[in-house]
Amino acid sequence: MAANSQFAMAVHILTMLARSSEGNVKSAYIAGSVNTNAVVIRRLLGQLSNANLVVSQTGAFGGTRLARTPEKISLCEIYKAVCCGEIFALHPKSPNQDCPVGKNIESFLCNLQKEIDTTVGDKLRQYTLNDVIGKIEAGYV
Amino acid sequence: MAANSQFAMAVHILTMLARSSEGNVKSAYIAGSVNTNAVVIRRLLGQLSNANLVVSQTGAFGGTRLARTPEKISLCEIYKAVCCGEIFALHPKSPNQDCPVGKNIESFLCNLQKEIDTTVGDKLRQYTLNDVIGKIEAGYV
DNA sequence: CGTATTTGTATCAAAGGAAGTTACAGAGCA
DNA sequence: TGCTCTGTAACTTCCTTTGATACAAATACG
Repeated sequence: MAANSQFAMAVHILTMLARSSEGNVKSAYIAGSVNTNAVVIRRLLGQLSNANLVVSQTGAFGGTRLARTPEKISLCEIYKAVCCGEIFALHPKSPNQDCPVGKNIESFLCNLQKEIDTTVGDKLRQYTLNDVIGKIEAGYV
Repeated sequence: MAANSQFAMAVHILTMLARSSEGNVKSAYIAGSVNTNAVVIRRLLGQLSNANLVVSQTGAFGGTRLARTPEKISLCEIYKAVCCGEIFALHPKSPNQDCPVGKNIESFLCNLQKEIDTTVGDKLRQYTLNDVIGKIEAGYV
């Protein structure tokens, strides 16, 4: 299926918010940097808001800001906030239950999937939004 | 995301081959267990063959068998053999290069992607096809 | 109070990729 | 020669993600 770039965009969005010292940032402004539609940004901001990573305000002079300082936001939290895909998908159609392999392989793969997800989470927990900003500002190559 | 089930099907296929002591296994037989079309299986077998994990024979009484014993095939090798998706996709459209964040975020994310891929590879290297068979035969739950 | 601005969300269209299917050439055995 | 099986091309179908339009609700300000 189509790969999704929600995590990539979410990191981008939060980096924009983190770098804006002054109050609320508008979705249209972020969309200009991400190079997409403002609605796409607002959809992601909705997920980030549910995860308590950002706070939004409607109305004139509204917009969004970080709910915490950047050093308190890990990439793992961002990863979990947007429903990112798994590293691999399970069988598209349920395998043949009359075959010993078909009967048991799904639960094996499902557990493996979870194990990998934990590993990835641990890795992402090593980085905070602050680290991202540092690299961006250093002209990361 | 990375939402294709090629890795899942590849593990299934190789497990079937590993459990079949006697010679060549036909793609149609594997397809019956995976519950898909034989061509889908043959496509994957092609990738596994390129990675030197299996050997195929055309012609009557042809089929496929493992190129090595199951304890010498790690899940990492399988993962690399099938072009599995990344854990997250980069921006669908290139971000705004006039914005310092837009200009640098892609290379940051790309490096992060590689780092995660390495982490996942390390994790998968811990398991061999033999471990999978063991769990399947134990009636894994 | 009325106007302008911005978010939140619903809905639809467009694009892209994976899986399923059909078809057939080529290989190999009896 | 005839049968069986792989390898591969081509096409369809389905599903997900992204992009786009529209509008109600919220809020600041004169």
